[in-house]
Amino acid sequence: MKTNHIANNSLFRGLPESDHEELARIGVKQDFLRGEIIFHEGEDGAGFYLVQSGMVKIYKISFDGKEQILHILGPGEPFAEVALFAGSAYPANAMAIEKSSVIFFPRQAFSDLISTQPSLALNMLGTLSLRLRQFAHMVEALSLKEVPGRLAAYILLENEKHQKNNEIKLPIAKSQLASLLGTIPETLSRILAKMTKQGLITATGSMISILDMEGLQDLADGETRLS
Amino acid sequence: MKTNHIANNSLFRGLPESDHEELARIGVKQDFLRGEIIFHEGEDGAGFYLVQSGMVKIYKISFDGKEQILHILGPGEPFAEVALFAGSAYPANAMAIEKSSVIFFPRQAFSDLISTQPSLALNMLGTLSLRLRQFAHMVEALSLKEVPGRLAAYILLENEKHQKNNEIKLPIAKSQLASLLGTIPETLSRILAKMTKQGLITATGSMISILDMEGLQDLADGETRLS
DNA sequence: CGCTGCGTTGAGCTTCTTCAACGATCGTGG
DNA sequence: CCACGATCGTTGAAGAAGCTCAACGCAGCG
Repeated sequence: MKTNHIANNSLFRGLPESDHEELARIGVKQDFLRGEIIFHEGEDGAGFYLVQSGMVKIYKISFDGKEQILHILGPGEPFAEVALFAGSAYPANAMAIEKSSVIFFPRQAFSDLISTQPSLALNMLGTLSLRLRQFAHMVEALSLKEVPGRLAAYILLENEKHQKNNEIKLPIAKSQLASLLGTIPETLSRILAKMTKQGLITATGSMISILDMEGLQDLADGETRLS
Repeated sequence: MKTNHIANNSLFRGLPESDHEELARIGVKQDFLRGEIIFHEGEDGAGFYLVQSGMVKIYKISFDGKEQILHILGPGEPFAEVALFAGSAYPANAMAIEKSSVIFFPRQAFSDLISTQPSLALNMLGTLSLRLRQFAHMVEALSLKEVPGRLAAYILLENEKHQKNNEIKLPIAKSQLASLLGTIPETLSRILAKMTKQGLITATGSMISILDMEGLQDLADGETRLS
């Protein structure tokens, strides 16, 4: 049921039931297969989206074809909200990285609702602020830390999120992770190998076990090199 | 007059006069000398700011002391709005890079106002979205482009902003610019020298003249190397 | 006049990317 | 059910880009 997905979302929390129904009414479910494009950078932003199931990546492509992932979004997370408020064009590309369902909210209908519902506007301010904070963190990471540091930070973050006795399963392919960390698969592979050799982690397939939490922490803080 | 600065701001545009007065009432003017800290990362965010005059930088510092500038803000631009909505701690440092006056809006008073004024909330959504878009651009630039490309993009952007027959005056010190571009002064200096030698620009002090617009454009797009 | 901050230049080195080849895995069609 | 191809991941060698460290010139200012 679409209404459920809408009610259980931080964006829409605290809104009256009538608004949830209204939202469910204006939202359109769309399905995408792995690899399908949801929208391209520069396209006219006709509205914004909410991930219902699956996984979506937001990314940019440079002239020479290298990709940088800006976000990876899972169920319950909204994307392309920016197109609603700042200009009309989508600022990046969106692709389903696995079979996914998303709910599309057309611009006009939604923005009508928002301008009469302060609490909805406040919720959106909250999510946008959070997004902004993540970006600030990302800029910092990209410019200040070397790749091993970024990877260490990622591993620790992922570990915090799921808390399963210091063992994490990468939610995305390694090549995708490389792009998220602002590097390329080869480099990522080498660094994983190095970390393993130094006894920081063990990596088999998409499972990573943390052996030396402190060592990783030092890397993430830039106190240590992975010589 | 404080009210003027408030009225002429995109954040507050379209609000009734009474709100402008209300804002002027809750806003507190603060003055800072060049180099003075406005707030530190991690400090409890008691409110947000608006630059009245001067110039403010938002930046992060890594463990080993390297700084990355996230924003440079001039008159009329707000900062630290994020602290209002997402958590209470400031996510970065703020410093006046020249003698500056800012208006400080305490958290509670402002957020009371916002929750009853949809148009104010909408304006804030607009500026936050814009900020997000800039960040997306920055992440792209940092990860995809090499330093010459970033510098070229910066020069062209600055030129667009002021449009003075292809001649720009750097608004910030070169060491600051280096940090903004995610590099260090030495590298910036070398690249400026290279660009000059290749006939793309001439640089004397803080003045830069553009000689080969196309060449710069190609660099910014990553189509060219500065061998 | 000397100090301090900023910018520049050089040399050496680390890190990352590029290019190429190869191995593993998985889904599909024969 | 096997074989094939595609995608993904790994590894090696070579090169480029940027960083560190160090020295120096220059300007502004007390």
